[in-house]
Amino acid sequence: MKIVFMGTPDFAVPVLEALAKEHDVVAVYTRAPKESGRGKKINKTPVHLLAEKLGFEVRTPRTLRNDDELDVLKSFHADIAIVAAYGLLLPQTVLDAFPKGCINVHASLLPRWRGAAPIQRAIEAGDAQSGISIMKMALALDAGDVLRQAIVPISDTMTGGDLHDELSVVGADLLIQVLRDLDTIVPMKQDEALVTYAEKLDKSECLLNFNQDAEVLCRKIRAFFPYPATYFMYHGERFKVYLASVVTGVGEAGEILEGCHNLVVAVASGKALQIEKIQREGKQPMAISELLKGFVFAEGEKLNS
RNA sequence: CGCGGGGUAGAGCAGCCCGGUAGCUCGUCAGGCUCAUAACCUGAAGGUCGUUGGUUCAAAUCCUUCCCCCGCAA
Repeated sequence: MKIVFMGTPDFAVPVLEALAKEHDVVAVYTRAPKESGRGKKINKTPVHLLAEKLGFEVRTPRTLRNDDELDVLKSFHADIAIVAAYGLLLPQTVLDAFPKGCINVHASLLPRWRGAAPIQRAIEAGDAQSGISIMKMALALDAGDVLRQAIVPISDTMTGGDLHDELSVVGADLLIQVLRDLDTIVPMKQDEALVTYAEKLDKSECLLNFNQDAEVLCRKIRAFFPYPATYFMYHGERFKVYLASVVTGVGEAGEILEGCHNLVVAVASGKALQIEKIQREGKQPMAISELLKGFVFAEGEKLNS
């Protein structure tokens, strides 16, 4: 099949790779390169870099809502468009521009977790499973009919990064199957009663709130690893928290109960958080035991104060 | 030229501002002690203080070149 691919971040990379092996990718759409990273250099998106490596034509329009851009899109005469975390909304004119429509690879078991951050929200919420949904795109966000799904269980130790990587591979696989069986699959409507939305991850959520329940905090820490990463403040310095477990311990929320051999912080209702992996500003991530060989948190002081 | 932190023994850190014998915790090795230990005691090995050049009687420390790592912001 002749395919136009639209995607932007790392999640979309395995999908494009898989498509490139089996199909004729006639164009790749991705977000425009922008200033990012240290030094504010202009950086291309992961999909952009892969597409160039594979020799595909790359387009980075700011919007698809104009006639010129639509004409260009149509000029590729693709059978279908595949969208994976593109980052731009597709207007109806684009959805109608391909004989076989537009198909989206979404990292959740729809209708649960429509939206921008389904992977992290699933772990944060304590879901027992996540997965991939391949769907026909509709105008409303992630609301199209589902073609096929694959379930991925969420283990107790799985981080957002783990699940992301697994899902992107599963998504690529499932997509290839769907394209193979496209003409025989019966689309299924989503049950609107079960819809939930995965809100975009916001920096303001990343500061750990020790008034919260220990289990909730632990899940958030796991979900947000490695990005955007939760943190606490201590003596004006930011410490990213990558892994923690629940222990017993009584104290005011945020109080450091142990800071010498272990780092244990009191949270709500007689529970405490034992921090296990951490990253200090300017340093590599490390096990808390490593950091504490040369650094001490003052017991009795409160974090985030 | 977006802002900032860092590179000192195998690991994690202090020392740098205010130049003057390179230190702490852990690990390793050897020995001791103990019913026992993530216990304790004694001893040892292990560093051209990231790199280049300079200032100085003297540089981890001050100035300089380059390399590498990371946080913020986007």
